[in-house]
Order: sequence, then structure tokens, then C-alpha cells
Amino acid sequence: MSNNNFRPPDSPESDHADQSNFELPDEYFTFDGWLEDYPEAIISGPIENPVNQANEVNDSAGTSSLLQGPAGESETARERREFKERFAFRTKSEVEILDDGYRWRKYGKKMVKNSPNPRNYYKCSVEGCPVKKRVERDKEDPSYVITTYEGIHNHQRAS
DNA sequence: CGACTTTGACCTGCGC
DNA sequence: GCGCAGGTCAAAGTCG
Repeated sequence: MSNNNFRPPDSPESDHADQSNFELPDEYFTFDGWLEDYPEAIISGPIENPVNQANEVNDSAGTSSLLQGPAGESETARERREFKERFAFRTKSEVEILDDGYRWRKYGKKMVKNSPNPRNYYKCSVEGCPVKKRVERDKEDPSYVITTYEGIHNHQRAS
């Protein structure tokens, strides 16, 4: 929206204006699967840039063990695994559109079974970039937003 | 006028 | 095979 570089809202340069856009996530998750499959996969800790961190996780875990998979893994299972490079974190935020430095185009919205809140689907609006994200409110605590990134950006941040 | 959002329909995988 | 649930498409509407 307004800044090229993501910065934590409590950093010195960050003043107020974008506060509504992004608060520092207090928990984030890394997993090879969807959040509902890994409710225990919570890693606490500071995070400076969720997208970069997602890429780092995918670079290290993804290209080595994660993409290799077990021996004898079927072709379709391997292909699916390659597209399951995901990174999720939970953020306390009043808004669901977080300014992470990329431009996103919303392409869907669905009510999900086990949550009173709708789930929103976004794609990176840069042509050729395969990254998607899902955003939904925490059913336990609606003041939190759960964002799940899928894929790795193949370009620089552009917005 | 272009980029983006909204929203119902459509597609697909999965369990029964 | 059928129905459900999640994910995606695409036309129409909205906004700057």
C-alpha cells in the first residue's frame, strides 16, 4: 500500500499510519500441510518479515528434505508436495489485509465448516507469480487473523 | 479506464 | 455413485 519495505510497527521508523495494516505476529507456524492438520505446530518468536521468512523456510526445508519426500513416493504425491510449501502465522489485527509489501488480488471467499468466519483467498497480482494466501479469523479469538502463504515469490516486492 | 472486489457457480477430491 | 466441503473461476460491480 504505502511502503516498499515491510517494517515491524514498533520499529523506530514506523509511525502509526500503517498500524492498522500490520501488527507484529506473536506466533507463527511452519508446516507441510494446512493449519488444521497441524494445530500443534506453533513456534513462538519474533518475526520481521513473514514473507521473507516464509521463503527462507521454504528454501531450506523445501528444497532439501521437504521436496525430496520418501523413496517410492508416487508422482502425483511428489507434485502435490512441491505445491505445499506453506507458511502460516497468527496476527492480532483488526484488519485482514496486511501490508506485507506485495500486491494481492482477492479471488474467493468461502464459509468454512468449523469456523463462523469466512476464509478469504488471495493471489499475488504479479504476473507469473504463483504465490497464494488464505486469510481467516481465528475462531477461538476473532481479534486474531490467521494468514497462510503458499508458494514462493519469484520476484521482488513491488508495491 | 484500469485494477481490484464481490459473489454465485463451477470443479474436484474424499468419505460413505 | 452421491453428497459435502474446500478451492477456483469469471462476470458484474466498484473505486480512484
